[in-house]
Amino acid sequence: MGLRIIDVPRTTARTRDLVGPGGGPGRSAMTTSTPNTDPHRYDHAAIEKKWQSRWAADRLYEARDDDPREPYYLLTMFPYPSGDLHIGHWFAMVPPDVAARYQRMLGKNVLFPMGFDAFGLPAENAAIREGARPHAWTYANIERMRGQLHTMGSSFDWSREIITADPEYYRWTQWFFVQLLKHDLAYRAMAPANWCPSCQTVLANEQVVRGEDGLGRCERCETVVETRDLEQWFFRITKYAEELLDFSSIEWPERIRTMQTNWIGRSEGAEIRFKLEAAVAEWDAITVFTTRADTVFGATYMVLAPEHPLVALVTTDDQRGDVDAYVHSTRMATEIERQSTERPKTGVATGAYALHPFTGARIPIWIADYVLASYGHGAVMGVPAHDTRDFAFATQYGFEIPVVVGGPAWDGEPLSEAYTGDGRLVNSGEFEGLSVAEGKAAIAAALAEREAGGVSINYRIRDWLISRQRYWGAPIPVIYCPSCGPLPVPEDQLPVLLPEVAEFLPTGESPLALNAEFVNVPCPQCGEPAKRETDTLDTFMCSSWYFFRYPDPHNNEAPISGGLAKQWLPVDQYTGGAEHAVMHLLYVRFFTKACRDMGIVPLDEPFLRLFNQGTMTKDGAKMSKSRGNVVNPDDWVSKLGADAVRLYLMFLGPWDRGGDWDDSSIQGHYRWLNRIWALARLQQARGSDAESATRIRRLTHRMIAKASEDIASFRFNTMLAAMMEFTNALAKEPERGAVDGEAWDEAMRSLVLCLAPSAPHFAEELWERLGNAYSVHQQPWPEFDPALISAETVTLVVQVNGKVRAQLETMVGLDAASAQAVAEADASVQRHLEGKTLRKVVHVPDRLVNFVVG
RNA sequence: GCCGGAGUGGCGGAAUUGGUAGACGCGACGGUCUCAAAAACCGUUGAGGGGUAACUCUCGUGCCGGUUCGAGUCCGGCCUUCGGUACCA
Repeated sequence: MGLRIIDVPRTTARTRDLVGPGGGPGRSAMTTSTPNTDPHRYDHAAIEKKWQSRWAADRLYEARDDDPREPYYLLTMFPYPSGDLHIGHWFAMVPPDVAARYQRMLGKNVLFPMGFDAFGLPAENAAIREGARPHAWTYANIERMRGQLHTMGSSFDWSREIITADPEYYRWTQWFFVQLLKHDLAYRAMAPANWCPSCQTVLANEQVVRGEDGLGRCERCETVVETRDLEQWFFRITKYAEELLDFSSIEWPERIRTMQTNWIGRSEGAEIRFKLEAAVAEWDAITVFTTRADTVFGATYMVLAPEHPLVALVTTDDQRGDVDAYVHSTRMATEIERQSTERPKTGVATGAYALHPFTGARIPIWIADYVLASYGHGAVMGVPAHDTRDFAFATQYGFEIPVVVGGPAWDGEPLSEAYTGDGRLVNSGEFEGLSVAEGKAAIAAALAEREAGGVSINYRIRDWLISRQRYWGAPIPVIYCPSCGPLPVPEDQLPVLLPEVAEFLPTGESPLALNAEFVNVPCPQCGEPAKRETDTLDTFMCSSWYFFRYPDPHNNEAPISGGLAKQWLPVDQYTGGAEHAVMHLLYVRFFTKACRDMGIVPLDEPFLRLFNQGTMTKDGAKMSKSRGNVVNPDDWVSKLGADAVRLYLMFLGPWDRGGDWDDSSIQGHYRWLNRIWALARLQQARGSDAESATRIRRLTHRMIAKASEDIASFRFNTMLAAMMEFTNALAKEPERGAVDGEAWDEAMRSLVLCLAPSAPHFAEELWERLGNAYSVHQQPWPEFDPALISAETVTLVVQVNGKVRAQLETMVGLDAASAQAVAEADASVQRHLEGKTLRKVVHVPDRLVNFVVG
């Protein structure tokens, strides 16, 4: 037994000198700990404080632009500075931190920045509630969270920190707006907009989520949204709809790709113009979009959305009363009841008629709220026989239901429900007998020929509404001049500073509108008195380009220089929650493509790889302030250390599945670290023992292989399990007899290296105590010897009729005959074979032998 | 309704993709140390049955069926649950 416990000096003098007097950035979260004398515990408080200071002093994690090594840009979604870093932030940020540390050990020049998404409603609401100033409130929170991020032991490069509410930052947010405006990618339009009565502002479509009751609700406050007609600024994201469907150059989770694809909602079909019997104003026809042009001969009525501009024009005097009442009632009911798919169809006739493009038949024009103004042309042709909604409507109002597609089972009788399947066209003039697919093509072609329509592609996605009637955001840099019209603020006058205002109470108009000093400004073109835009930009715009800025955060000439863009972009790995699938993650892609086309950055996609972590819950419920179940890790950090909390979060399960916070198992990780600590204090008599060396080295290299594989694919839980297993096996070595000194040292060193990304403070301390040079975080990731991970013996499982009857240690590579012989020799196996007829033997090399007997 | 993901011990979760189900951790139980407790360490721990014993048998991955020598894994049909989406013409 060649092991004894020796005492290694706690801290070297050199290190102690580098820990500054104040103790560095550990800040208030650290409790003062009594000197640790327990031999079974390591002093996490002292160690974590010490190394955090040292790393900061040494700027260990700052990425340098002139570093010749391969760049690797790893980004995790930056937080909103809500005030406290809770366990959800840890759950989101620890794994990317581990990944960043791992990539550094692989020899990459890693850019792993952090910042704050600092504009937004909570600051303003806090101001209204508590009388705080949004600016002061936000920046105090940032200060606090920055400190908490330090206690996590994160390796963010703080020299590149960005805060979206800094004028140096939003100057460029505004600049991007001006560029989009100049390239006709931003426009102002009167349009029905989603209005959140609680936030007192408009919302983009993406920011309206469907509540459990099926109603459209504000993504932030869950208030049911209303529709209002307002003049607002939009970005032309629809121009990029087609390109946004192409994910071929990026590795993103299927789930997110599907959600974006569905959101964009590409639909192939045809446009059909139905001439009005009597033209009104500039309208001589109603255009509809349909995916079923093949059924055009079955159209027996047309429906306009109640909001359709033609409604007021075509309605006959007879019908005006009913139509006005219906339009009024839809307006009142707005989204609330219209969202329900269950309720019966309603509608009224306008009294006007359209003409069928092929038969010339008179077709009544109705309005009904099942037709949405925002989709297609806000008008449909009613084909009751082959559309379930039209069938319901036609049944309700007594329209004819002529069959124009005969399915294989159709007997020529009237239908009892809509038939939407394949079949042959009937009652369809010259197109008789064609299949559905042939009919679609032939009819679209015929329509084009008659200039009555043709092939068309429609998208569900709408342009991105970016105006907000709120204070705490970047002012939209536009000036309205009575004679020159709306003009962008000249670039040399950016940023348009957000003034301190006294009144934040939302009135439906931006609080900035009350500030005369802000509003009144000379026209940049003619110099006459003009007025500033008083709305602010959607904060999703701030986060649409923030990843451009980290590579070049202090550039005063441009948002990012061409050289640095080329060096660092795109982001190699992005991580964050899936809740941003069709908001942030779609906007960023649009923004990147728009910037490419404006010649600002040379890239098609912002993020090459995306990984979405799951949600961290508490007692099965989402954590939220309103539920009062938000877990703050600070207590655990002071009790057991940041490293133990990090390990706990990583060990919970697969990262993308989330996990439930249950603090009962955290101390198991602390226990594990202490066991490693104890193992490291064992110092063997320097000796060599070939048998022990082989055994230890095999264990070591197998552990490295497993850890390498798992960390690279974000499988942190199984990586740690492999390392724990290794620790257990290593701890048993001394009991087995002589221990090989060199192999033991290699084992300890490898364990510490593999642990370094996950438990950075602990590993750094142990690395030093094992006599190695600072810093463990600058060491190469250990490599494994493939020769050592292949086993020399395997467990051969012997089954009889599929049931395990023996497990035999055998040499690797036995052939079928020898394996069978070995298996048959086993007593237990023999007992089960006795008196039976052997029908078949299945042999899987180095795995199993199965005797099939009858 | 439609599109995805997931159902494995008391709990969180493993399982090389068809080859020993339950790795690793938590908890629990028993023991060592202690005046005692905590901590730490050692052992046991899917359920049930048989044996003084070393041992041994049966069942077992949401449910029902199937394919296969062999199924947590593949196929068919359900159930539950979590996301997403919903009159999109």
